[in-house]
Amino acid sequence: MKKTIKPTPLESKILSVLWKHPSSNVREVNAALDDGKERAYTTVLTSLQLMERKGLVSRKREGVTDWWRARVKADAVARPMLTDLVKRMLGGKRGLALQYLLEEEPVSGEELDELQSMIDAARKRNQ
Amino acid sequence: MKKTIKPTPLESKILSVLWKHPSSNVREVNAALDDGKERAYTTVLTSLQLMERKGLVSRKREGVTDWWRARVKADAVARPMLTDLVKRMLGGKRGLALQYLLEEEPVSGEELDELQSMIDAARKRNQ
DNA sequence: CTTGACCTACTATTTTTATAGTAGATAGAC
DNA sequence: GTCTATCTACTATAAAAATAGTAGGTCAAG
Repeated sequence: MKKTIKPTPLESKILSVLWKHPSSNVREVNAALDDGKERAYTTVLTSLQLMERKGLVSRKREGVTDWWRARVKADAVARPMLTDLVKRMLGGKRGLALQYLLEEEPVSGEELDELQSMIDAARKRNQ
Repeated sequence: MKKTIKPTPLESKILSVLWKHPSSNVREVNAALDDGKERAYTTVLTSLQLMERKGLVSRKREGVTDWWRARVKADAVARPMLTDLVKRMLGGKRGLALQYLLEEEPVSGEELDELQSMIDAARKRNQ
């Protein structure tokens, strides 16, 4: 039974950065954290070091600098968080979740087609 | 500018309970917390009291017992959490989110129809 | 060489979150 | 009335998360 990865809020943000910019150094990670919050260099460094112990990230030395990368996939982290959120906060109503997501921001035609095909696939599964 | 509600993990769970069972007493809330975790009665009580200060819940005395209810709507809390999660952890890919949700558990026919209508609505909006 | 910029390790502190004990009030059972 | 269940208030503590300082290393510029 592999246990679910449960990053803290800051860790989630750091992971997001590393998913978007694989292999970053501390400075870059700190810069890419886009919540309007100033953090000391060492704050981010320390957090990364803790995350390393938890197996969330790894690093590779190059000269004097560590280059960090995520060791967990976005899927593995996001999926349980997402389903948990929908189950718990929305009583499992996936339709509601989709509604929120669609209302948030306009959807392109292709994106709609993609969503459509998800549904068609599920429908096929049902038969 | 109304600031976003950001409950802690335990607070989220308590809110979920209160959304499902509006007006509960402490004992009921504690019992309904379904993560396999034992908590002292007073733990939940204290958390509720803190949540009250934050405006997340309110209570109404009846005899010697307080009956608690959520003061924030599920929408208001879940929506930003959801969109933030998808934006941050999935790079905004709503299709991916839907995929995860659909794979999690079989979808009933009605639910599929509901999802379908969401998409149709979005499509209509696009024109 | 020496200085300064930049980097990590280690440690400490603060803040937030979660936990629960204790005291005291109330109401129903008997 | 007295006992016992049950409830809240208040307080304390523990655990987790976030923050950042300090020391010391490396390297390139001058």
